[in-house]
Amino acid sequence: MTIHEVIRREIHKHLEQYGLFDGDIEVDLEKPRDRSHGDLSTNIAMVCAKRLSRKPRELAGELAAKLMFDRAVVASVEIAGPGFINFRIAREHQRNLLLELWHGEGAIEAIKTGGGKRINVEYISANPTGPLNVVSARAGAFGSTLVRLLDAVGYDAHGEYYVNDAGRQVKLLGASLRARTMEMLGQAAEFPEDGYKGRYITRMAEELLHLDSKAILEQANVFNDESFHRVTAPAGTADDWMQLPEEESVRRFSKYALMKILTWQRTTCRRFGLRFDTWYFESELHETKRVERALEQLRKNGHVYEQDEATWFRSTTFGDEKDRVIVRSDGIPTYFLADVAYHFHKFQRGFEHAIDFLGPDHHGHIARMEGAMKALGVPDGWLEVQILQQVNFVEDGRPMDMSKREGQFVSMDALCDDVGADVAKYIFLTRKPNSHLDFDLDMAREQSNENPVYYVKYAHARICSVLRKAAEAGISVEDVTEKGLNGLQEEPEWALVGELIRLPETIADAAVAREPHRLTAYAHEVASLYHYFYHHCTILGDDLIVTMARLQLCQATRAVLAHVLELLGVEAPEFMGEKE
RNA sequence: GCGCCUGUAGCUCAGCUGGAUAGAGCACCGGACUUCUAAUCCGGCGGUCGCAGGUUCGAAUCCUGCCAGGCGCGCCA
Repeated sequence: MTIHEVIRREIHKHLEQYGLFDGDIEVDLEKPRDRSHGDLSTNIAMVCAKRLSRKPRELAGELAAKLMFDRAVVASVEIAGPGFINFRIAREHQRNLLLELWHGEGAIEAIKTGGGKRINVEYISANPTGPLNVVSARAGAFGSTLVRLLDAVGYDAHGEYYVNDAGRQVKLLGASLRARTMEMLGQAAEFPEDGYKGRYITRMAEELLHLDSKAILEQANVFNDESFHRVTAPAGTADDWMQLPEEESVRRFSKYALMKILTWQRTTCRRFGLRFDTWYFESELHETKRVERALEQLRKNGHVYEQDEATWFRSTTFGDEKDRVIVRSDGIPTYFLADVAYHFHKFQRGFEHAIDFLGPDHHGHIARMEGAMKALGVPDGWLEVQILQQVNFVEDGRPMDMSKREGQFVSMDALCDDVGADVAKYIFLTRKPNSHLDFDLDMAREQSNENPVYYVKYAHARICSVLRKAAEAGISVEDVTEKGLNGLQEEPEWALVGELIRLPETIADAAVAREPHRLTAYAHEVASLYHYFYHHCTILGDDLIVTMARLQLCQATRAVLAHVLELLGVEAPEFMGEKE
């Protein structure tokens, strides 16, 4: 039984004397903002005051006097302010919680309520038509952290990348590359309208002209894992491809460009610390006839009709504002239908829940997709859509155009070059998903050395340094023990302990709310309390008992920081060089 | 016009699901290294929480209406 439950139960017991029963009224316990108000606080007296026609503070005093606790768990009960009842957790109990945490028992186990349920988290879905941009960076930071959070609370989370390689854009990409290549050879080439004008295409063409057929084939060798079995190199050389009839020629160039860009995208993801369990290719949906089968299923369930030579999904049945075309009048299925097939396949693959991360420009898709899932018999609530607001990049005081087609966008790689992956991730992860973020690149560059992430990293490195120093002096502290923690006496020490034991609930809250930014806030708080402790308490002192106690506290703090940083996908360094 | 999101310190953002004196980082000012790493610590400056009503013991937080900004409302993806 957690301390929250102990306190709640005791309060409920006494509330019954006032005719208020469990289920009738809820006892909220929260951590007071001001530490001097104790460790936990409830407003129950104020909530009940009116119903009982009593003065809140008087009722609080009366109730508080009746509460009986094991002094080894709840050390004190006080009333304060307009009628709060504040509780102080006994140090002995805090110590026990920290020991449990250290051993990976207790609350950190109790939050694993997922029951091994398989959850699919699709957090990047991109056209393979250019380098990944910073929109994917934010999604990547969020998604990868959410996957780790879900695992931490007992789910079997699965990170997925959806490659939109089937549409017209890939053809357009190939045509763009072909045109650039021909231009380079001085041949007349018409650059496609709406083609991709980015410089990366020109550079790709340049490189391509220097490759013989063997070198081209070898480029595909980087894709040796199962997810990428579909990505292969086209046979021949650029010269060969240009001799072919246009359609086939474009196809070769597309195949090549796709391979190159996926190589970049995957490299970028790795650099950013993103690991995907699956890269799912849209083209596979078409080849395996899943798109057709999804259509048949929808039709069978009576949600499809023909009009104006097109095929429509009656999404209005499910609350969408209008019906949607799923097969165009030219016979080509829409992107939406493929997406329906994709999500249906996710369901068929055995995921009990699916989370999609979408940009705000796609929020209109939610209703129709949810409708389609319902139409296919997928349970309500199976699909969860998280909207991640747009990031506006600002440089020289003005917002940057993010159009990929025009080739002017901030790439994820450029972001890593500028500020580093850890800094970028941390900045994204201090914001909640709904925030419309203005990312000032100039400031980020300047601050990259003066950033909150270093505050946390430094705390970790500092602990490692102290532990090294202790080892040099012949004091080695590997474990955290009951006896050791009993040597803690000072207020800064216990403030730190009090924060460390909040790790499990912080993880659970962040996972449930899908709000990874709670982790960065927590990490900052722990780091802050450690720095405070460090300055007020000499760790390596003359009193061996105190020294041992403080070293153990260091060990525990280091473990907590490392744990949180790992969840955030940020490196926890053992050394930190001098700044500048 | 309709829908989604947002509006908190000079800037970028938190505010733990309605609590006590609204916080952090950056910027600015002033202190602390002969010491376990000063990428730190201590102090200061700075806010009609967009505006106006409402709900109640209590509102940055919930409701309504305005104002401002972002995004969306294709047989594009």
